[in-house]
Amino acid sequence: MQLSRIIIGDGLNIENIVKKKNLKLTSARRELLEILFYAKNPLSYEDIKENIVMDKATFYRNIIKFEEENIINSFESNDKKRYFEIFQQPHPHFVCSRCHNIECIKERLDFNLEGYLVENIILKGLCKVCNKTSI
Amino acid sequence: MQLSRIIIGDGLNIENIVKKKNLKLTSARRELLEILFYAKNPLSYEDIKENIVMDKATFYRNIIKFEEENIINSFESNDKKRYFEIFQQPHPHFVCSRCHNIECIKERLDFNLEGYLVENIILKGLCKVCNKTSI
DNA sequence: CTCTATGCAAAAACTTTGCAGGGAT
DNA sequence: ATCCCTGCAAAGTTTTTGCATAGAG
Repeated sequence: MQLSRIIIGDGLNIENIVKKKNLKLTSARRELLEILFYAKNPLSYEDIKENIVMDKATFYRNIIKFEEENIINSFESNDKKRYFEIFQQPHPHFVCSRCHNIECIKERLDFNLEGYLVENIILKGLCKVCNKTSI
Repeated sequence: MQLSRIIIGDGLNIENIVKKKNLKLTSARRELLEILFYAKNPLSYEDIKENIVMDKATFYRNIIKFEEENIINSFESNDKKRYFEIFQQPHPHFVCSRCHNIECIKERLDFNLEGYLVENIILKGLCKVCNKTSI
């Protein structure tokens, strides 16, 4: 799993984020957040495990806590795994039902749903590559 | 779980759909498809179990088969359960992270993603009710 | 009659919980 | 020093698999 930097504005860093939520900054949390910060696309537990040493209980407990605090965001792919990312400006994710790749979509989708608060958008179907090569 | 009829055009019925895919029409399959046909919103395994007698292995095997054949569609809610519905014209689903309700959205969302084939749209966030009563 | 689908039981995969010890503030 | 966090092990959930039998075409 290749990690590549994403740009988070507002001088946000791990210390700030964790402190703002009154959570203790442990090395497990730092590790987990670093991996998510530097990921280009959402990561599954398996992806993360490759780069991390913490116990799975700690992993899931932190995931739950971070989601409660809106530090991260999760959703399910078609491969039935949950994927995690740092909570950002809501943007669409494309999940391919054939190759199971997950892509963050840059193009802005415009729609207004009166009364709802949209926090995450998941599009399922065939990605560019699979769609082109589909029969 | 209240079931209410949805209108499927084109004279589609369970026999046609199953035959078109060269699947055998067993009573388990008829039961499962009937429940999904008459559901107003996507249903979880728990929802379906209430109204069905088949074994869970049969349930999941049929779900897998129906998904392969594009007879049904599934996605995950925030309560970590999978929800199933008859494959229809792609339309958005709103999944509420607070009350875990799932709603099919009628309003059409317009966007064009060049090259992709969008089969399902899932929006996560706060539904009208929870958004209104949120602090 | 043939081949697929089913039910049961067991296993696998994924996630959560209890508890005692460790670490951040 | 306090209280939150961690690891380990065990338990819960959800989904899949193996196998023998039943049933659709």
